[in-house]
Amino acid sequence: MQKDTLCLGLLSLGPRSGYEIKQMFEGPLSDFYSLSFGTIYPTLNKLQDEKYVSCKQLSQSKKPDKKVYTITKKGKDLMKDNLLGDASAYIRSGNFGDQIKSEFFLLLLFAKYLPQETLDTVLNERVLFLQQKLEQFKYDGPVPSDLQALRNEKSVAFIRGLATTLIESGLNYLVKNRGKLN
Amino acid sequence: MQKDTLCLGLLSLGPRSGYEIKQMFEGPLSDFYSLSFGTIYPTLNKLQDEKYVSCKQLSQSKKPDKKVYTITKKGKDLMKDNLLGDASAYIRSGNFGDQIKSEFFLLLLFAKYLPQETLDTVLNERVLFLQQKLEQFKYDGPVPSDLQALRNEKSVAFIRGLATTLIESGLNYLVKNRGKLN
DNA sequence: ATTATATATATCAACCTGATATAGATACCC
DNA sequence: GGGTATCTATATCAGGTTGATATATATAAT
Repeated sequence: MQKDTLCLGLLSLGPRSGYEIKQMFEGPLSDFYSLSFGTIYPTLNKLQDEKYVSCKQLSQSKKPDKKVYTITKKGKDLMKDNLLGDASAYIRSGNFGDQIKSEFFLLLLFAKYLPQETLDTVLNERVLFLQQKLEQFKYDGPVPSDLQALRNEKSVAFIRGLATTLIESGLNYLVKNRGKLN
Repeated sequence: MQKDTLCLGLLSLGPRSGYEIKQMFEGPLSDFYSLSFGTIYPTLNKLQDEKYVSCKQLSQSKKPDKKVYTITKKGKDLMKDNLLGDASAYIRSGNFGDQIKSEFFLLLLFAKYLPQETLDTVLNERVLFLQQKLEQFKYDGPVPSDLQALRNEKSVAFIRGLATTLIESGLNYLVKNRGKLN
């Protein structure tokens, strides 16, 4: 997905600074996508130059100033056009669409070169890690209001449910079949 | 995963040319990882310079010459060292480890900006696509001998099983819950 | 003969990341 | 007070990767 479309999409959920967009990628979006500052800031500048977003400099007490970007009508139109135009390409992408780029899968592919003990440790830690991820996705208690706003999106609820299902079945498979790697 | 470790890993499964390594990423590995020629060829040259692989120029009838690379003892040692050293880092990677980088998930996140009709089409095509993927992973009939050699690896069988499980549960979720996106 | 396709190697502009720099502000500890 | 650490916030850049393109040989089809 083009980075400008993605930034516009996130800004369509509410006005944000570049730093706050990065925080979304570190937090609620961390399992699905990420962008670095080196992409976010230049993209926002370009979007502002071309009037797809507007920008307000905000001085905050107790924190440095920040630049808050708001998507414009022109920006929303571009975003919708781009999503519509590229939708068919995204069907074959990600999580058993195009590609996972999973380094864990690669490690398993070469499992026979690891000492038995190391492989056991790796699999134990993977199970623990996935159990934590699962709890994290299932957690439905109180969260900061900005995160709650995200959760109220139908699409986010759908994706969380899908993620939960995938982690659960992957975890079950791992626990039941890990013996086959020996 | 470092690209040299990955290339060494693939060469540990048998001698290959750069073109044939690329074919693995286009074929059996396409769901898990990929590398471009712009990475593969320079990596192989570097590995050869440092004696981690040896190289034989092969003239073929009916095809252009090719350079077949074979992993050396020194190369196998490096590969094992690297795998062992980085194993713990890979535990949190990929497929609900670190990140999926799924553009399909991003598209769903912005589903509300798509016309209803487009969203329906997208979901229909995604279902078809996943069904094809599933058949492809389940297919157990005759395949070319080099692919069969891969399939005989325990690790490959394990990963194929995991992939099948994940696609199946993701597909079921999509079919049962797609109505929640409207 | 011309077009298309497959094998095979190689290079490069454009893009992206991870690291680093800079800076304001709070907090803790000795 | 001074030192250290941490968080917020923006910005830049070397180095690595991709997708496209170039080059070449050979087969097959129209």
